[in-house]
Amino acid sequence: MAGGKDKGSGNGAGAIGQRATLRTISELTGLSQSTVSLSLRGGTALKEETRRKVAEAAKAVGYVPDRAGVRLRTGKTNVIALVLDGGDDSIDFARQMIQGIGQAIRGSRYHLTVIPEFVRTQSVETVRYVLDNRTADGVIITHTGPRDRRVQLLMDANFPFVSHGRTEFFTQHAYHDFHSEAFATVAAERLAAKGCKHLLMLVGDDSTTNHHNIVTAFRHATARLGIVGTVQDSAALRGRPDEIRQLGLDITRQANRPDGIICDSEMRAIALIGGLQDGGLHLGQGIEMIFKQTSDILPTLFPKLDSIVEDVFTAGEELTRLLLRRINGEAPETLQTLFEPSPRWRS
Amino acid sequence: MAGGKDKGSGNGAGAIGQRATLRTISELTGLSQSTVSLSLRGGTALKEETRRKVAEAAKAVGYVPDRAGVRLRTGKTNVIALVLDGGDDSIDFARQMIQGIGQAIRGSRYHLTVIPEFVRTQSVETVRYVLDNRTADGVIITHTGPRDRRVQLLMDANFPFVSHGRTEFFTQHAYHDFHSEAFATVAAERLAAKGCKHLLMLVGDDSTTNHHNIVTAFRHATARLGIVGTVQDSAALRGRPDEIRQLGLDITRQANRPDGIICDSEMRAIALIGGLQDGGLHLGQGIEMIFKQTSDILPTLFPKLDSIVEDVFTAGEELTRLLLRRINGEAPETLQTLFEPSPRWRS
DNA sequence: ACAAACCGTTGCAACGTTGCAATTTACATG
DNA sequence: CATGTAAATTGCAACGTTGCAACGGTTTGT
Repeated sequence: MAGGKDKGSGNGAGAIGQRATLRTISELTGLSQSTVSLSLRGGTALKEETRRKVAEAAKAVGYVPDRAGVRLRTGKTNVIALVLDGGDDSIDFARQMIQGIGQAIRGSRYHLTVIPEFVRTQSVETVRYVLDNRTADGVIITHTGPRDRRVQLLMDANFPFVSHGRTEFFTQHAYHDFHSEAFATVAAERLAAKGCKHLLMLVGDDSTTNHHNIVTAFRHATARLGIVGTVQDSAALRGRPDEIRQLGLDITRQANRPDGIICDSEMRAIALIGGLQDGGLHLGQGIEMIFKQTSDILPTLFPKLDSIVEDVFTAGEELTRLLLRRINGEAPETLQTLFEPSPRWRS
Repeated sequence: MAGGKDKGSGNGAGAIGQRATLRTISELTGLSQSTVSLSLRGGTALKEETRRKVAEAAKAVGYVPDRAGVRLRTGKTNVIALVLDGGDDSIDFARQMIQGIGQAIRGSRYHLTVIPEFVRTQSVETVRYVLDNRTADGVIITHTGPRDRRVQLLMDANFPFVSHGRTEFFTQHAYHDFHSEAFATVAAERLAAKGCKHLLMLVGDDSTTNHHNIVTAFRHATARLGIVGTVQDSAALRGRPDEIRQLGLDITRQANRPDGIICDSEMRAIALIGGLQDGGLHLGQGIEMIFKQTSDILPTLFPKLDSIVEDVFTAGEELTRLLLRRINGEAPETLQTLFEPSPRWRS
């Protein structure tokens, strides 16, 4: 072992050596470990003086409850697990999500463990691992599919979780989701108001529930607005950026090409713009665009570009709040929220 | 509690109810818990038959060692902690880093917990928290400064850690770092070869060691090459992207402006390009650029743009490998590696 | 034949915590 | 002063694991 011993790090006083436990405080105050434990956790029936003595001693020795002890005794891990999707469609998704979660558990006893997925597929392995290993008290999953097998598994196990994204299951579960129907509708209306007659909706991952929602809403909106609506949803769009770039170039060469594009991912929007530019087509000059914004990157390059913001940080916060309440026993059906897209019209 | 009970999830056989422990296997096989424990961990002196019996029983009941038990007994958390910097200079940094770490601990008993920082400053609080709470067996920190207080604290506590970035401390510690001197040198040489006479180095966070290394190497390189080298390093560059965008615009208006730019961050490169374009200046037409690439975003928009790649995924892998060896007791000075930048010339 | 060495296995204690039943202490009442 | 009751505190067991000393049994050496 390298640094395995004598880590008497930052306890308030300069005490060295062994870590402070309940026993330490017990010996220091002359009270029993039970009393100390009780007092520290805000027990109900304790003398004011006892409380004070314990609190002082605890502070003096820099007592921090041992997670392993608590976990062994109570079964609570005080950990929430984030299953991190392997894709990178939404720019800066991982960082913002994690920061949001971090914000929500700040000051609490909870830790965050992240379990990376290596393939973009709602794989059940990772979640099963969490279940089998009692890794956490609750799980956050993202990129949820309509009949997501992870959700199924978690519901079957009656394990607390919250999904970023809705499902089509009859049984209710906690979720927080971007309101992609509203996104599609608002975007279509905006483009129509700008005079567009032929909209192209560029969507990616067809395994998610959002994919379905967004396409349906788009179809409704264009029909209602009386304009042409095309959905571009080939396998190519889930491929490497250069494929989408090629698509952008192809569009510029089409006979009756769309005059408005809606893009549900900033990454794809970038690739597409690259392709359009290759074909000599520039935004605002014969073609309009609205994209779902998750970072500042595209707006930095094209400040006049319309976007609709999905705030992933806030999503992370909200997901965590919901999960914590779920862990605390609240009913799933009371833990379902949507994030309303916030349009940023800049042109 | 919501789903706190009866999580007899995915154990191989269909056994329900309580989780399998050593006791379960002990009762099943008639052997003592000690023997079972020993056998499961590959004890030395055991009959072949005993081994087999234990292994079979363990598999049958889907035994997974309880982390809390192990941790309480041995003091090992089997967790590594990543202190996640709050900044987003390097696009996709967090995701790739985490994926890389995930790859390196795949199949091992290790988990990853992520501790988000909320301010871009080598704050000691987070690390102290890890120390006080025995959160992990080892820590990974990023964006290391020359006299990073976190490093100081970790060294003082003799706690296993590895830093993404070097320091100036005399005492040796484990690190993995991007070879930013090589980056600056290679980039300057490339631009000089392309005929540039006046280089601008655009650097951001002056609190990191890399900042210093990169500037020094740049100064040496330009001197050696006999060309003008300017370092742009104002407070504005650490501000919002629009400030850097403004800088880009300003450059186009300068009397004797640089004809070659080196940028140590993809995010800043994007903002700068935006500003240059605002001023009517396009890359390759009177101005060249090389940037440190950490994602596919900029190359997707400007495929002909030269870059030098920093592979953050690989860095995450390597950092973890080093940390694991450190935890295992290897000497810090044997755990220091550099990542050689890989140039991607495309013009 | 007896001691020594070995093999394979086991019981026990401890890690730090909490819930519960039981105990002690304090205080008011008859 | 005995008694009852409430308030305050405590001892004990258990959560699942592992290290260690010790066990009985067999083999080897002298």
